[in-house]
Amino acid sequence: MPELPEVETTCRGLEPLLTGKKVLEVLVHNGRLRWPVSLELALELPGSHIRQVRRRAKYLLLDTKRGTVLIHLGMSGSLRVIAMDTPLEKHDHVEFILAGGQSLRLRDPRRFGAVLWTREAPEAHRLLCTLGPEPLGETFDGDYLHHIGRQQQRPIKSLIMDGKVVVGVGNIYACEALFAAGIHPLRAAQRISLARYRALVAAIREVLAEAIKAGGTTLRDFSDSQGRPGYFSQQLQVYGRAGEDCRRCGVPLRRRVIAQRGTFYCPVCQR
DNA sequence: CAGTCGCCCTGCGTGC
DNA sequence: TGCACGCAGGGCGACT
Repeated sequence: MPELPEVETTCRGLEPLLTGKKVLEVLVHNGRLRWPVSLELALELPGSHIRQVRRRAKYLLLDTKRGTVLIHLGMSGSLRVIAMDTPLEKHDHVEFILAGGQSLRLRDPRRFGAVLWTREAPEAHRLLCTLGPEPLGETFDGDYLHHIGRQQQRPIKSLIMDGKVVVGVGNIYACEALFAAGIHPLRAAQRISLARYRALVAAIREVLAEAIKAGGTTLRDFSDSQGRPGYFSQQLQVYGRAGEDCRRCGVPLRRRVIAQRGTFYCPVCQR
């Protein structure tokens, strides 16, 4: 489910609801997420105030005086703030009880998500310290990506989905950005010119920014911190449209698997 | 070393 | 209506 725009949408929604709030208690209803939810979280977080809510890659960070909560939504996770007496639903695995009677709940049917607790600077955490630049940040540009890709034989789609190269470009937006840039997803990274890398980076930024504006993409089950869906799915040009006509040239779009992910593209517009 | 692949889960859409 | 099957937005870590 959530790619960067969905996490950003969630982050922006949570920020005013959580900043400055005191956490009274952490209730772990099912701690078997991607990594087990640690006992230390429930022991050390309560009593602290949330100083800041931010995002790094697809991780949400809740900073407190004693440490930081790292939350990853995996494929099916969502977070919302609701009255603490609202009945729990089936996949509400972790909740943070807040002073004032509200609760932050993580729902994650597939349990690919994670809730981690770290006392060190979160940027130094082993899961964050190897991550590449933010796609909407200033250091991510065509020259950077061209430099990284110049000796790599792997398909360009694999390159832009590699979190060590650039974070937050998931399957949907990788497909969409490659279409917008007119680059075939299987093209070897080393066989793309600097000019085309510049176009690709512009496309990645554009697609992500537009998706954030639309509140993310709801394919099945994404909802933001208030439970609202995103509307970017209406703007998708290729993702999920195999067999349908390309909106640019009219030829049927194709689907094939690249690095184990369904990949959608136009065989004419993308070279 | 770069790059591929399996796998952690549940739910939903499709086709018989 | 029921069931089996394939597929799903992520990404670590084992493996070649």
